[in-house]
Amino acid sequence: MPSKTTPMFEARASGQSSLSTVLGLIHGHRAITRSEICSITGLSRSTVAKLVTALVDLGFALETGSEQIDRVGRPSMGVEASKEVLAISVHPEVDYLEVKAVAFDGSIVRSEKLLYDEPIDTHQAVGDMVHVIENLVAELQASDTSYRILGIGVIVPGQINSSTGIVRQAPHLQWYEFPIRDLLTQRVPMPVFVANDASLGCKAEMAYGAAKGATDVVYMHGTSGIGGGVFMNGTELKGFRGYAAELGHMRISSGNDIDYSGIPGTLEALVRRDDLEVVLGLKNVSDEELEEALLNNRTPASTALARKQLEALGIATANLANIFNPEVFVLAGFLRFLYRFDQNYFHRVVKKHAIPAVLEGMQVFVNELGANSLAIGASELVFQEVIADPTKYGTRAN
Amino acid sequence: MPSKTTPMFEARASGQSSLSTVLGLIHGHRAITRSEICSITGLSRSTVAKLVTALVDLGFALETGSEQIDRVGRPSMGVEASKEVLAISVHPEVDYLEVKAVAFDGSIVRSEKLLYDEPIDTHQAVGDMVHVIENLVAELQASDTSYRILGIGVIVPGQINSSTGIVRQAPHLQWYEFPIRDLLTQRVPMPVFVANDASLGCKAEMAYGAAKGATDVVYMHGTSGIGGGVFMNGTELKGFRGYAAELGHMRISSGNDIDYSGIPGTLEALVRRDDLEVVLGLKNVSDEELEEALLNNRTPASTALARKQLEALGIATANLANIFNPEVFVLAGFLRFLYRFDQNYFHRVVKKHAIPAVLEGMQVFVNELGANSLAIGASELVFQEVIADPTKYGTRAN
DNA sequence: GGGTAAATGTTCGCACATGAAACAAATAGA
DNA sequence: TCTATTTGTTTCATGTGCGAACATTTACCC
Repeated sequence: MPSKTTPMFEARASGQSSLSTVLGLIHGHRAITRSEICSITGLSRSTVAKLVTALVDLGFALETGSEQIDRVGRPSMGVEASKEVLAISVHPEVDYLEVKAVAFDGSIVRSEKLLYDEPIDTHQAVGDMVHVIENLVAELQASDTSYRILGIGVIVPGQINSSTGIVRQAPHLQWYEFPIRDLLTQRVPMPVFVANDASLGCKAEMAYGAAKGATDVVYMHGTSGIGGGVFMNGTELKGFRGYAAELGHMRISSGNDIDYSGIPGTLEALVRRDDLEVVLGLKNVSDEELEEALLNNRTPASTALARKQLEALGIATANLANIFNPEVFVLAGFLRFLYRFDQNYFHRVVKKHAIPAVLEGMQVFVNELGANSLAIGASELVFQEVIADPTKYGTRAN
Repeated sequence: MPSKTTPMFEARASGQSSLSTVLGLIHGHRAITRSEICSITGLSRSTVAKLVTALVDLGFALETGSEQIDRVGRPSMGVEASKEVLAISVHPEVDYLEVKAVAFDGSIVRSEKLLYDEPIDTHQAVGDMVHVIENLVAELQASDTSYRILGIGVIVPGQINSSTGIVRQAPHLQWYEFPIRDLLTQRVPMPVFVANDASLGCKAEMAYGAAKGATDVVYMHGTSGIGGGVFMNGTELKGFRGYAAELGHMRISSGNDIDYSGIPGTLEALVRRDDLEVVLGLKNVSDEELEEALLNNRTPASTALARKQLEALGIATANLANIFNPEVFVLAGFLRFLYRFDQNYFHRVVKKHAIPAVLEGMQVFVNELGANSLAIGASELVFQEVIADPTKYGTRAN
C-alpha cells in the first residue's frame, strides 16, 4: 500500500534537526519570512509554523508583522533573530584587551577596551579578562532589556587546540601551552570557546562579509605573521588535532629567510609587514597609515618590495587554489592593501602557477568587515553551539 | 508532563537516516553483530532489529548465525554485507583497460583486462569499455548466483569534474574535455560515476587499507605525475568545482624545472619517476622492478637523486601537514619506495619544515592495498550512493 | 546438573516530527 | 466586488524510533 506521505526510512534533512536548521536560517539572515524558510528547507508550512513558534517560545526569535508588499497573496510573517540573546567576545592582544557583547542578530551591543602600556603576563591577562567580562555582564543585567548571555568566545592570535581549549603558542602574546579555556571556565559561569583569529575572521566574512553565501573559502590574514582559515563545503577545516590551516608556514621558495617558527622559504618569511614599513620609512604604524603610505607614496624601492611580496603571495594563492579549489579567496589585514597595490600583477602570478581549471569561477576579495569581524566570528563560536542544540540553551526548556 | 522517550526536537543521528547509517556500518565492517550496531550508533535494540530486517529484505545484508563465544549472555546475531550486490569498476590506462566486478563486501568477483599495443582514441576507448562491461554483465547474469549490478565507477588518471562527469584533462590518456560519464550512460543502463585515480586510492586505503579508521587523511600517489586525495573529517575534499587536491602542482622551490602543466618548481617537477629510472639505467619498468633496483642497487648517483627527491617530498609533506593537520599520511605508487629508500631522512626534512604541533600523532604510511585498491575505491563511488538511499536501490522497494 | 547473572532478541505500545489536505485569511488586480 | 494567489491554521495519518516487559541463550558458580 503505497502512501503519499513520508516514505519509509526517508533521508532526513541534511544532518541536524529541523529546529537547528531553521534557527540557523534565522540567525544567518537576521530576518526572514516563514515562506522563505519553507522554500529553503523544503519543510511544509505546518512544520515551519510549529518550529518557529517553538523558537519564539525558546526566546531565540521574534515574529514580526508582515511588511512585504507588492506581491499577490497573503503576506508571509517575518521572523527575526532575537536581540536579547548575546555572546561575549574576548580579544587579547599585545597592547590591548577588547571585550564585546554580540547579539544573536550580529549586532554589537556593548564594547569595552582596556589598553596596555607594557606587556602583561598570562596571570594578569586572565584576571583582566574575568574582570572586564564581569563588568560587562553586570552592566547588561542592570539594563532595561532582559539580555541572556549564552557564552564566551575568545579570539587568540596563535595556535589553538580547539577541543582542549589550550593555546599551544601565541608568539605575539608570549603564550605557550596556556590552558585559557579551563582558566576562564573556572571563573566565569558560562561555556567558553577558544579559536584562532584568522579562523574567526573567515567565519565572520562568510556569515556577513566578502564571502557571504560561499561554502568553499580560503582566507589569509596578514598581521605580523600570516594566519589562515579554510572552510570547505561549509565546514571549517580543523584537521586531526585542530591545527590545520597554518597557511603562513607553507614553503614556497628555496630561500633561507626564516619565519616566526624558524622554517625557511615560507610565505610568512617572504611576505612581511615589517619590511613594508621599513621600505616606507615607517615604524609601528596602523594598517590605515601603512595602506595610505604604500598606495600613495610609491617609490622604486617600495614598488620592488611590494612586487616581490605579491609574487610570493600569488604563488601561495595558486598553491592553495590547486589544493582547495575554493570558490572565494579572501585577503585580510595588510594583505588587503598589498593586493590592492597591484592586483593585476598578483593575478598574473596566480594564473602562472595554478591549474587553469581551479581558477574557473574563483573570486579573490579583500575583507569587507572591519573592526567587528573578529568579535562576530567569536560570537559564532557560541551561536553555532546554540544552533546545534536550541532546546539546551532556550528559556522555556519545557 | 516530562517523558522518558525521545525529547522534542532531539538532534538526529549525524545527518543521514538510520537505515543509511546501519547499511554503512555493515558495508564498512563487512561483518558486524547487531549488538555492535547498537553500541556504535546508539540506536535501541528494537530499532536495530527493524533496520537490519529491512536491509535483509532489501537484499543488502544477510543475517548469519551467531558464532561468537566466550562471553556471557546470549550471542548477538551476525550481519554480513551481501556478496550478490555488485559495482563495476572501469580503469582505462595508456596500455590497458581493466574492468572488475566488486561486491558489496569489498571482494573482487570478476576481473577482465584488455591490453593495448598502441594508444587508442577516445571513441575506441568508450567502445571498448562498453563492450567489456557488457560481456562481464552477461557473464555474471549467466552464473548461478543472482547478482545485482548497481552501477559503474570509472577511474581516470586526470582531472575530473565529478558533478558533470567530464574529464577536464588526462594528459596520459590524451583526453581533454571528454564527457565520459554521459557517453557511458547513454550506452549502459546503469548509473555511472567518474573520479580521479588518487582520490579513489585514498578512499580504498581509508576503507580497508593503511588509513583504516582514520578520518583525516592526505594521500599522495606517484605514477608519472603526482596525484592527491584528501579526506577531512571523513569527507572528501572536493572544492568548489571538484578539482581540489591537486597536490602535485604545489610549488615548493624557486627552481625553473616545470611539471606536466608547465608550472615551475612544483613537487611534480622535482619528484619524478622518470628521473629515477634514468639514474638506475632503466626504462619503462614496472614499479616492482624499479623498487627492487632503487633499494638494492644503491649508487652514489641514485642516492643523491633519491635524497633530492625525498627532500622535495618532505617539504611538500610538511606543507600539507601544516595546511591539513592530518591524522594519516599515505604514500602510494613510486613514492612508496622512494620513502622506503631513506625514511629517516624524509622524516628529518618533514620535521624541519612543519610546525611541531601538527606532527603530533601524525602517522606516515605507505599504501597497503595492492592491485585492487583503485577498483575498490571505484566501487565505493557506487556503494556510497546506494548507502545514502538504500530503498532506491533495494530489491523489494515496497 | 541446576540455578543465577548477563547479554541479546522480540513484541508491544507510545511519543513525536512531519506532510497532506481542507479551510481561513490577506493581498493584488480586474 | 470578485477572482486568483499566496500564506497561515487546524486536523489527521504515517513512519521512525524509544522504552518496557518478556523470552532466549550463553557463562559461571555451586
